[in-house]
Amino acid sequence: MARHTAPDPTRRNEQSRAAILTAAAELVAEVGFGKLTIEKIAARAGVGKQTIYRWWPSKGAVVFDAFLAANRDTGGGLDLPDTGDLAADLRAVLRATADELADPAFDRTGRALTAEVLNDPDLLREYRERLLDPLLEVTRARLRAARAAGLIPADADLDLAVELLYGPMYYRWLHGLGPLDHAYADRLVEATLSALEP
Amino acid sequence: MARHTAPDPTRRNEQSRAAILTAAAELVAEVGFGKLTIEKIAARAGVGKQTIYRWWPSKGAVVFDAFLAANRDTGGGLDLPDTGDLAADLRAVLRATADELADPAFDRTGRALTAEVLNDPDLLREYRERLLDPLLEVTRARLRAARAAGLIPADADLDLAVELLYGPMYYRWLHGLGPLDHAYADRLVEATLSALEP
DNA sequence: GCGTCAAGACGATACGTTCCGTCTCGCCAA
DNA sequence: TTGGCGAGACGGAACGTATCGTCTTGACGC
Repeated sequence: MARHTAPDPTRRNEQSRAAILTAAAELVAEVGFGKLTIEKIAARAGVGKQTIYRWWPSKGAVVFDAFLAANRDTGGGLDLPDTGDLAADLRAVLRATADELADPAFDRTGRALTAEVLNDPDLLREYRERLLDPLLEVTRARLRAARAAGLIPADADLDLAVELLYGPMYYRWLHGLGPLDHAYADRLVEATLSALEP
Repeated sequence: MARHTAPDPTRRNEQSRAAILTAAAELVAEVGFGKLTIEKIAARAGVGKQTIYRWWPSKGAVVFDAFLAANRDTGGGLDLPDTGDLAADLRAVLRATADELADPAFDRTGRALTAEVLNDPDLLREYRERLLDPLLEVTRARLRAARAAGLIPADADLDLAVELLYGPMYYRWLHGLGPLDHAYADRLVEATLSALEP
């Protein structure tokens, strides 16, 4: 029988929570998501299985939270400065994204997370709300400012623009189509800005 | 103990093979990849488990083969005509891709397959060799012809061009960022061709 | 031709193992 | 005193392997 009452968050053990997320992050990088088990996470974290089941609904949710926690530590990269030079600002964020995707440590966890998110609508929604939409929105906001300043056409499609920036890089990353370096990031920015002109 | 000798393909039962692939395709659409089991496939196909384990190394490989078999039936869409009108030809293939991705029946299987491919390097290699690379190459070839005809600049980066065409659509599909209709396909073609100009 | 026979794929299923998700213990802190 | 905690027992599901007996196939001897 499932529990009748929700657990009390104020009594939650922070050490256990952190240990679980750390163990999950380590294990997903070591054995991959498919061979990752709740029991292994509990064992490495020195934690009872029930403590995991009490706070997370699925293995995917644990790994997702671990990913979020790790990304929060690195700042999340959700600041897109406005120096006035639109191309330079976009290059900065695209280069940072490329660096992240090219990092082998990120690669395995990122792929595992992506695979889960694709097949779990709840997880996808949470992924969009907490990671993807904020990233796209700050990018869109930067483009909107440039549009207001007359640097790009007034009728530019900003939704399409952000997809032109991130879509190809994501595509290249997932399929291993080519190197993810700064030159590639720069070319994407150049191509996108060129596409926005009529 | 694992088998020491490879099975003899000439003695393979074609009915069993087809029944397994059909059952796998049906089940992945019904219950999703995560809840799909080899035992369920064997039961529905009216086949012994060992017959599956004899010919496929993993659940992912079975689903992948099922996907390939189904796609071969529909022709695979690997013909990109050259009518002389580059934009029209690209719109045709992008629209067809959008229709496919927007099809709910394709969506679930496609996501399941993508998730598997992302985390299995062997599967990714086979996916690229048998599906992705041929698609990208016919597109690249069409662009190459246009470049030779002087319709696009001589220094156009064709690898980047195909990523600009397919990457954003794939990105939008996986993350559910917006509708995958013909208008979107047309805008992608327009943006890509515009980006190729200096 | 034709009977014989070994090889091997097949459906079926038993087996030990792993992991699932639930539960029930004391233990301990709020 | 309440409720989260570590630990682990529990029944169930699916794993992947190992054999069954059956059936088809191809090689060989006559």
